[in-house]
Amino acid sequence: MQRDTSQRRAIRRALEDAGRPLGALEVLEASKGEAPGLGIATVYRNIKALLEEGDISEVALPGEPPRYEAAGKDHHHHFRCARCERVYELGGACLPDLKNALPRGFRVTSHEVLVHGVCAACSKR
Amino acid sequence: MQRDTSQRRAIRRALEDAGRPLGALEVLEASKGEAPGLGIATVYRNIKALLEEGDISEVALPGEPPRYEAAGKDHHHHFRCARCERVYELGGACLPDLKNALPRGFRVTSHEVLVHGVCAACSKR
DNA sequence: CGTTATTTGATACTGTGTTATCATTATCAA
DNA sequence: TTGATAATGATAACACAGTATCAAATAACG
Repeated sequence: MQRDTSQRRAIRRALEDAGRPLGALEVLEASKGEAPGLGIATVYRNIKALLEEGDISEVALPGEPPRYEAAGKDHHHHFRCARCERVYELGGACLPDLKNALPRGFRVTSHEVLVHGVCAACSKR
Repeated sequence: MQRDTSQRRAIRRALEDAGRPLGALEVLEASKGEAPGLGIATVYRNIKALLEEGDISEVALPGEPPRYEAAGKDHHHHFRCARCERVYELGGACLPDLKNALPRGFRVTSHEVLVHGVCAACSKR
């Protein structure tokens, strides 16, 4: 990935401008205006390259394919709409400040916290 | 699923006794003592049935196959060990009380909050 | 411009987790 | 105990997301 192609520009731009994390198919859709005829393989290829270059980062969701967002943001969390399945970015607040950090009109039905680390048993080895 | 088989008993028991959410293969392993020769298909079948009956619930994780735990627990979160890949149950505390709620010897490297709900745009329809 | 090597798009393929199939085994009501 | 039928185990089939392949298109260098 060293050449500057219209497809690559469109994909990078789509991710930068979205304001929320996008899945591979969302990237495809969002990029088609600027790069008609864009194929899904190219989207995957460029997402991979952008990840390796550190320009975007992966937003992993339980039971769903990952979304991608511009890298370098401050600590923040996400909101997934159960209807449109879009994922939004929430401000930096952690629970239980989260209610206040919600955009107007967003309704919460549940939340999930997953903590990553090393357990006591594994720490001993 | 209406008959009381040794396999079904073993699977239910494994999930009840584990004290932490188990994946399908973990269930298989944990049940083999009580039900030798147990097949993975039977594990999946019974997990599905137990889910439908509401006896267990699914713990979805980003980028991983789901784990399963006894249903009816109070609100709580999970901890995934990066080394052994086991998932543990954490007490009911939400962030930022989470640090105090950690079992002794558990080390946190990161955490994730995912909020579920309906966004403003979808609420309007 | 022309050459060369990278990127693209279409699509075949892969890997992983789960489900379907089906002959065999086991449960359970009579 | 027996007979109907549900559950099991082995494994084939499936679904999905992502990757490899390869001919054609195109960027980048002179």
